[in-house]
Amino acid sequence: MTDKLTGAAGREYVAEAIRHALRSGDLVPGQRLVENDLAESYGTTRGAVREALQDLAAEEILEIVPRRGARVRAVSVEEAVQITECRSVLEQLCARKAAVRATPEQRAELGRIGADMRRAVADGAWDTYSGLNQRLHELVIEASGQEVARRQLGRLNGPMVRFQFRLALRPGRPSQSLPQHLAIIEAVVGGDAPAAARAAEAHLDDVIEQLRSSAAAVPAPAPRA
Amino acid sequence: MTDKLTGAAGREYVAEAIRHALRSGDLVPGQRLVENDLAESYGTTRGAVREALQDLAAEEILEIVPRRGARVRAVSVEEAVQITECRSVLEQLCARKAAVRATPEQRAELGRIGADMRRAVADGAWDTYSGLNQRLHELVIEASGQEVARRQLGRLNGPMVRFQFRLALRPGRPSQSLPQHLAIIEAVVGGDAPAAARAAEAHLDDVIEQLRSSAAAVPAPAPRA
DNA sequence: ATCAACGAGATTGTTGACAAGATGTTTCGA
DNA sequence: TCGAAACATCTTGTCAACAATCTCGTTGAT
Repeated sequence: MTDKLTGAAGREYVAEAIRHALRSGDLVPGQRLVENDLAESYGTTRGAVREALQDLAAEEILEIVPRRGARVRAVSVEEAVQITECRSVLEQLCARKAAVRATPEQRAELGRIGADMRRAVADGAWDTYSGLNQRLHELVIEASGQEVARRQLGRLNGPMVRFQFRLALRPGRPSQSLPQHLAIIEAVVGGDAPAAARAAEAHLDDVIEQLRSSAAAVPAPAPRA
Repeated sequence: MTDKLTGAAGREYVAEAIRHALRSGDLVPGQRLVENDLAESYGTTRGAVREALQDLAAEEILEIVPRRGARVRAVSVEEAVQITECRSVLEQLCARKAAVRATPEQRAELGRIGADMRRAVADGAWDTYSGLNQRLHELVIEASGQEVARRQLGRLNGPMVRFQFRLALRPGRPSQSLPQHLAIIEAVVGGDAPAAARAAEAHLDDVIEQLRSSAAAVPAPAPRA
């Protein structure tokens, strides 16, 4: 690990490191990212850092102002709602297609995920539930065969890390979202496309409501001028 | 014009030049883009070209393979259909919101666009119609206030230039799409959100059908290994 | 005490040269 | 005549130094 990660290797390494720092709260919105500092602390060159920052800006995780450097983008609650609205329609599309196109193996795995989710909620295993949640969404997207929507959804998730963090902490959230997830699973497994779309919509409408009600609780950090 | 466009200035200039070359058919899918050649022909430095290529790759217009350079991405009919499916759900979202949120001025302009479209089709003014078409879609998105969807749709359009070109040339296309556009306008102006979504869906379903039926007519250019 | 101009230090932007790798061609052997 | 290895050329990747610009603390005047 003492080797210096150079060039293209460092590029993805730095990008991932910053994403992780953001997820774990080590970086907060508005914070400046100085190329030299990052290069030194991650053991790469400034060139690699620069390209990583460009990538993250393309994902809308950072914001780069010419001659002033990169900062962590502050996502307002309103924007988080808009992002979730877009996610909603794209996931409805995927759910509809998945209900028709999923392979028997995928339907079987969906069933297993549902059973595991019930158990995780009953046991209070929040981490497990969170992982299953992510796996469920991924599997529905994969089963839909909609590569384009998959990429779009991936992009959409980038700036949301902060809010996912916030929502997951709300007490009672898992038991509220569990039936919604089970409804999605049931519709997809049963091959009922319209029901799958409706279930996905209902779930994401609920997420939007949660986002809105969290607005008062935790105001968005002020983006420093 | 004899000045050398350097750095950040050249970056956007080169990117736009390549986009234009793609629209006008000067660049075809699979074609290699050599950094030095581009730098020389556009009068910039290789660095600027390099960053422009990165941008275009992020827009999925180009494909960059390490150590092998950039080539124009070949978009299959299947992928064009998937792109249009995503556009469909996102534009439905925008249409629904626009029906509710559009300002009186925006509704008035939509009305004017509709009238102009009728006239353009009646006069056989295809270029005018094409411009109005684009303006209509933009205005609906703008009126929706959905900035996130706007960005997503912008990204989605990048790789589609080739197909837009192909579809617009089909005889009888304008008179087929005109009523669909008018239906969208009527629903948005009238504030009928569900009807606006249905009209947008119907329009894009038709585009998808056109794409599919164009598959046989013009096979995708083979991406050279 | 407040404000504006100044300047030192910090930070990003740009360039040109060099290194590493890929491509295509020529030559040699079967 | 065909195929494979060696070579020359072309192309991209990387780096380090330099230049341009911005930030922020200091100074001085009102």
